[in-house]
Amino acid sequence: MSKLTLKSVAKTLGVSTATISNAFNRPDQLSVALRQKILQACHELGYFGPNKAAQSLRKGSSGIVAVILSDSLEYMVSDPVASQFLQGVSRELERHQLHLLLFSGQATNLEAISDFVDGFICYGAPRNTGLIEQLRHSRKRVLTVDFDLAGRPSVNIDNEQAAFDSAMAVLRPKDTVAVLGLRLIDAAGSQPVGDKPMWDNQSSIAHRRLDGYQRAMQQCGLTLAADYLWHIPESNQNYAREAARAVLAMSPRPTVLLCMSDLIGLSAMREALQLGLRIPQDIRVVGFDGIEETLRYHPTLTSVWQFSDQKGEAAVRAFLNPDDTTLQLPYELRLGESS
Amino acid sequence: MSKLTLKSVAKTLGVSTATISNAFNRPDQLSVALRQKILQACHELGYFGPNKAAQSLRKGSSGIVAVILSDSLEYMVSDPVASQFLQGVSRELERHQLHLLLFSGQATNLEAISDFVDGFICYGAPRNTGLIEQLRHSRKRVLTVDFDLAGRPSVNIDNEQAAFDSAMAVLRPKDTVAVLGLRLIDAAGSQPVGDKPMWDNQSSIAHRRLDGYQRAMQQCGLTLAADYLWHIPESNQNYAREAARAVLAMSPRPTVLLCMSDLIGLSAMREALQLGLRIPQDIRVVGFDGIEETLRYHPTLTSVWQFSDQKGEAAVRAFLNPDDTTLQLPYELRLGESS
DNA sequence: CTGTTAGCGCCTTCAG
DNA sequence: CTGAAGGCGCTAACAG
Repeated sequence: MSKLTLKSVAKTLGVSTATISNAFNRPDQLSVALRQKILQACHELGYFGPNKAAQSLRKGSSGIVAVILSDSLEYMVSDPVASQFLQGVSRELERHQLHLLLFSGQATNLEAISDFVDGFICYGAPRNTGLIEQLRHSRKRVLTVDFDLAGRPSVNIDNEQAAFDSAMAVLRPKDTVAVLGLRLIDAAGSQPVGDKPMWDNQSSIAHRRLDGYQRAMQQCGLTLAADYLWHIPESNQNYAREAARAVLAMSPRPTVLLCMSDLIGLSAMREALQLGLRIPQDIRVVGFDGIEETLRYHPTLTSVWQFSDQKGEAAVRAFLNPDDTTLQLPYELRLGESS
Repeated sequence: MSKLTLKSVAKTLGVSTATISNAFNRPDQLSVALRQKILQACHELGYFGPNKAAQSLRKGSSGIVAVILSDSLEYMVSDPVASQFLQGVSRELERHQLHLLLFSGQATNLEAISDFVDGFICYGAPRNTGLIEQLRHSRKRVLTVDFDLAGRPSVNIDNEQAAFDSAMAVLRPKDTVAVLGLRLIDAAGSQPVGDKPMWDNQSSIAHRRLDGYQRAMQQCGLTLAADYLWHIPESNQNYAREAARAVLAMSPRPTVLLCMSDLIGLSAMREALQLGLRIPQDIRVVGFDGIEETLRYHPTLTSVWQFSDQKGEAAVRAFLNPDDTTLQLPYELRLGESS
């Protein structure tokens, strides 16, 4: 059983190489009958179509789009928001007959795959900042989601305004406010931000959201006391619970919790209920993202819905769209029983 | 800024294409000084090295190895055993200057990437059986782990013997035994296996382990009552807890739980303790895999340690090793406080 | 150490 | 529908 290339197959079938190529790539260039016959014969031979590497070299595109996650696969994929986004991406790519290549934001070797893909969709700023440099210089198409890269198209929501809206929905005069923030500083555990240096003011969605919260509080004549701004390193239950517990034990106890993800919001509500607090009478909670689980929980969580699956689809369309417009997606404030 | 190919770069630097190529690929072929100068110049030009797709076409290998997970990325990556395995794989690949491409066992389009990789390491039988067919016919190197594919090299442990050993370590005369098994049938929730058709007797590690348990019980003059064999669809806490609870509520209550993963074993112990049972006085528990968490838990869990990270490294070495030997890795029975 | 050359497997064009 | 030719970007072998 020798090499099985387009040329060798053409010879054994006794047709021209162009015909084999056309049978796979341009059905209109030959009769249906001949095409069927060829495809059938190839299948029996075990020839599954033109070599993709050669095809990619010749055509200049491979039909593979890399999605770069901001964090490790572990983390991203266990987060319902990220995983919804990925579903949207993969659905829309499929629609265009494109393939998805998942790439960890911790990886270092973008160059290793760069030549095999048609471009990159980056979901959140990669944890490994070296990647950002590589993306900046890449000659391939790059689309960013939830952060910006100079000169590259992006897809986002207005995090500042959304956070503002959500805060305005819960804040009352005289409230004591606590913010349970996501990745505000570069620290491993849940902890008050205090005066530690902020992570990356510019492009971080966490800071845009914080800005929105601050603006809302200002408008309500409130201020955020120093120790009431908490950093949570990852959107998972353990970290969130830890922070929620600590914040609920503070004196005076907050009457409002502004949470930068629904996972955090849910954990906070659980802790509050466990302490015997009533929601929303004793304490109000607002989340961010919009995940299904908040609808099944009681009380339901007031939150900003950003429809991550549609965001994934939009990202692919923007990626494919040749004009480099940055896309601002709509969000929706949905009131639940928690406010 | 034009195309930036090896040829164009060679021309602008005024050297031969071979020299550029050698500068990147075969340092011994030119002086250190010249090489440095060239690399430096390339960096300034923004040329990051030869195009990988062309290189792959020419050399016939890309330096990328695909790891095919048996299941979705979500599941695999949240399982400590799988993630240890992946760590081992990625460490060993790095050592050989190779790159890792993660591929979901649910995907359908192996052909899409097949031409870009040097081969496949399959960790567990892919959930999507269509992939198995494709792997069978692939002209690339294929190595299987924890299952077998006719004519392909594989890496495994002796699951039957290991299960036997672990069972023999806990069984006593007159025991009432329950088995908390992993993916024994094709069903979504935790449930007794009953007379439902078994999943895939041949290659499934779950069934090899069950065989080992059965042999041990036979040797101890015990039998496994019909409803005491449980199916758990995924090795996660929720499913495991559900099964453990049900089994512990049966009458007579089991005095031994044979668990097909440590995650299941831990959940089972938690449930037992919560019911006020004493371990090992009232009930003995044995796990499988060997994960760190069992050492931090009290009581520590008797289990089969299979050193998944080393298994990952071994898999890569076997993949790279040209002779198609199937490798049987050692395991270690470690007694804990649970038996 | 350099330059040249012949492909790796494919797609496209163009004349038949 | 065929057949031939050119080239995608690169590497390996060989002669200088």
